[in-house]
Amino acid sequence: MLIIDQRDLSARSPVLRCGFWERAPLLASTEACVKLRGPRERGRTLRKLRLSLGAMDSDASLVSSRPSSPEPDDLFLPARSKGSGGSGFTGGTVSSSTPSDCPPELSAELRGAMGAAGAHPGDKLGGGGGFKSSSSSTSSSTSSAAASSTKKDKKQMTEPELQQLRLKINSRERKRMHDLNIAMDGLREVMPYAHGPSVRKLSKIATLLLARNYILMLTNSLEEMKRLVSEIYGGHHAGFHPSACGGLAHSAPLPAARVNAAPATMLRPQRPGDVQLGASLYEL
DNA sequence: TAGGCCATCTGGTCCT
DNA sequence: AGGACCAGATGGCCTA
Repeated sequence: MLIIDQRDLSARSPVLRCGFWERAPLLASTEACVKLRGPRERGRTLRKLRLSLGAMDSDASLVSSRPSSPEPDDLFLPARSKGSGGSGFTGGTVSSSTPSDCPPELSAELRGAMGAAGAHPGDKLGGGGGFKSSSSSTSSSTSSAAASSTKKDKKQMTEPELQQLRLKINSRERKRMHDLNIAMDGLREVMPYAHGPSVRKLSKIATLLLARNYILMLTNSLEEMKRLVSEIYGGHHAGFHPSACGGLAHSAPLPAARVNAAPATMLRPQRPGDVQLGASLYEL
């Protein structure tokens, strides 16, 4: 159940070998980690395994990459909150990844057209699942009535129109992801770890987990500060208001050295629901 | 070379 | 209806 291995993170970035990561318990719920790590990596791992075993043919009896296949790892997948959302999980009607069961002629045509013209200046040509022989494409043929009605409308569109629509949607999605990455970079900037050209930047998952950690630590720090203040003033200082310290969490980030000097009491898991990511990681 | 991380495409679903 | 959001799929790049 070990998802994030601090040793792995530390190995990737020398900066992470000391300081905050070493001391702070990386708190995260197991569910969140399963979700964040997700089936993608597992699926990729399995695919790579199959590739290495030369088992990419139709023999999926041993290890199947089909989302609907009862892979042992899938047992850890949280149930999707949205009905039959997503792709490939609806009734096991997903196809294999062989080109033969690829999809609707529409997609094939789009492939040809976009492959020839180049989808977008910024596109990674050939990359991505762009022109995949996807399970989702197949599953779309069994989609809901609402979706089918939309498809009816789309079927009435001409090829260039569909192509334009696809490009537009793709562009929007790219922009959305870029914005997300910008926000992620902004989060990295305020994280208490060394920044620099020679330092590998935190991965997204590491950034999120570190951010959570950091917030918890600051919260605890604030609580402790309030407790100390109340002890010092013996409760006479009614004028003291938590908001006086509240700005702390929103002010400039603590320097790494300062964070690293935080009392150990602030670095332990603080909530019952918190799960340390593997005892092997954070045995302090 | 395996595994981790990422960008991108894509279809489905939800929301305004 | 259109856009936002989500998650699966896929291939590229990088590192140990």
